[in-house]
Amino acid sequence: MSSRPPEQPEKTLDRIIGERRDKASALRQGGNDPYRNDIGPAISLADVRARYLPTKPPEAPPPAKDAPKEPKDTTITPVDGAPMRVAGRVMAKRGFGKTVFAPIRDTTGDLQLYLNVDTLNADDFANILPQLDAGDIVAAEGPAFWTKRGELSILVTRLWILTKSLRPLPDKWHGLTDLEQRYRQRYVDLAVSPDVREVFRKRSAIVRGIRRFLDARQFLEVETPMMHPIIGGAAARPFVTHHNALDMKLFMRIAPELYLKRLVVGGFDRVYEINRNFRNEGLSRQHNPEFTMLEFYQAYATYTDLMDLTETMVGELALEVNGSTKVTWDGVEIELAPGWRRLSIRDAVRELGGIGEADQVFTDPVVATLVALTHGVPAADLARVLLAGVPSDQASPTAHPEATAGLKNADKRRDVAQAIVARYDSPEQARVTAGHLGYLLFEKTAESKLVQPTFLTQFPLAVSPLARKNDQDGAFCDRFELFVNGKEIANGFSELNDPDDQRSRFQAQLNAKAVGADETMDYDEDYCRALEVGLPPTAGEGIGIDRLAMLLTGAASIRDVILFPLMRPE
RNA sequence: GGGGGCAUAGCUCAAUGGUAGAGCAUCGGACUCUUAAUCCGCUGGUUGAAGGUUCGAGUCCUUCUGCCCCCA
Repeated sequence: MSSRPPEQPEKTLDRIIGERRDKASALRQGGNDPYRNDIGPAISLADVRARYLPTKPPEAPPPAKDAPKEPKDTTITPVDGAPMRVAGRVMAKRGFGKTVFAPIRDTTGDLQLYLNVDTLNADDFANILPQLDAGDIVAAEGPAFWTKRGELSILVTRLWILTKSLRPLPDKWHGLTDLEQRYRQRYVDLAVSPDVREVFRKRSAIVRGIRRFLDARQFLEVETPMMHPIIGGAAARPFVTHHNALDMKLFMRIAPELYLKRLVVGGFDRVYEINRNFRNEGLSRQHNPEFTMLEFYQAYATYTDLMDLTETMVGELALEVNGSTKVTWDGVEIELAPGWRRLSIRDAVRELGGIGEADQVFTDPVVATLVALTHGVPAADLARVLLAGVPSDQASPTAHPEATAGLKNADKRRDVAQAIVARYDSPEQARVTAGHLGYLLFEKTAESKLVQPTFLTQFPLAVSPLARKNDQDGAFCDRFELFVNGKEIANGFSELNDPDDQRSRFQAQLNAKAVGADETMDYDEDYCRALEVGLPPTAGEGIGIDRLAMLLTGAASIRDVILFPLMRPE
């Protein structure tokens, strides 16, 4: 039967595929297309279970291991004799000579097929069953019955192989454990691992729940460009592409923010978009270059309104998806019931970072530098931030390592820091630098300690080029970020709608870019024109859907909630 | 970008520098209530790739590729 010469040794996989191809040929010769599309299921496996669950007979005690074998009783009594047709992938094939058990799986669940010489159509028993392998997609017809072991099964009278599978499924007990294979061959991972299917069902439910939540509050879902002529809306490096017909450079969007706010200018008071962003950055457990972001904007609202909205929404989603506001994420128990802590970034640095000079580090770059060094922040990081404030014509190419070396010397630190700051062309620049340094200190000393959901508020202006200044202290913005288990989940703020202020913020971005900063925005003149038309007082927020899905499914890696995470080619 | 770890049969994993193995799957046989079925038997390998050390390399060294973790 085999068409392959035995003297040619084959790899196991090649041999298995060859054998399965032979079975497909045998099916064809018997007039059965191994890839037919004329038989469908009439009822899902979950529906079969639901229909017959009430008829489940009382549990029979399992026979003792050394008990004498029961006399053979081959009679089978269907529950009601009603035949039904089901379809799914064969997950295993257990043969007993004249009987075969074959559990199958469809999108709703698993159910066992019972294929017996006395009840299965004789042609099917002779011609189809021998060609059947685990992995094949089949349809089967027959009434339901309960086995002696209490397993609901289909007493199959007709069997069709709809799709002949040529490749073996992984070990049914262990499944796929190799992460690389799971990500590259997600189809196999999903086919054999119900818990992986469950994660992505939850992710889908999360997105659906968000839409329902926002729709119910009169938010309008919109779609804005994913290909941008300029960089804007976030601090990140973009992917660059090119439009041939227009001979135009385009950037894959890093955020939809500036387009969504144009829509609020246009009178859509509440808008949201759920779509992909692209950031040209490294990969990690928290980062995939393309990721899904929810952004929403609400006119006549403030950032505190959005904090309220966020904890309500996430709390509801947790209940909807998990039935509980408690979730264990990466081994840490998180309570998501609303009423989350709200903590200013200065208080976070003081309380969690243990930095007594918390107020000064956001205003005085020299103090911030000295504090940072005593808290273990690398001198190179500090030098980079400090030198970003030096006008480009004065920042020599060698300044960076020299500054780093100077900052490493405990006796010279203050002098070096003061010397650098003295070269700033304005007092304003000192504030900007201090803002960056304070934020750096937060990241290094406090961020990882925000375990239970916490809104971090009052961000330095320097790191918030699109947020509204705080009315009491113009060095800070009415902005928050949501942290859970040390990870940023959301970012929101009262929107800056003063066009002149916005123009100066864009100009500051250009200045930073001119001295080497690579994660900056372009000057968006049209956006300023829109602000001149008038953006109503508005608050906006972005929530990382992938991270939210991680939180609500307990996933440690973003790759576990992205169906096809980016991989190098095999 | 730097550091560490991993890569062996289709799957899950073994193998002091000394004959590459097991379980499952496949294939053949037995078996009419199994569910990680059981029992008997047989297959199946360029040990990620390329060099090197050695009488001898899955194992030691170098480079490369891919993946994972930590740091930036």
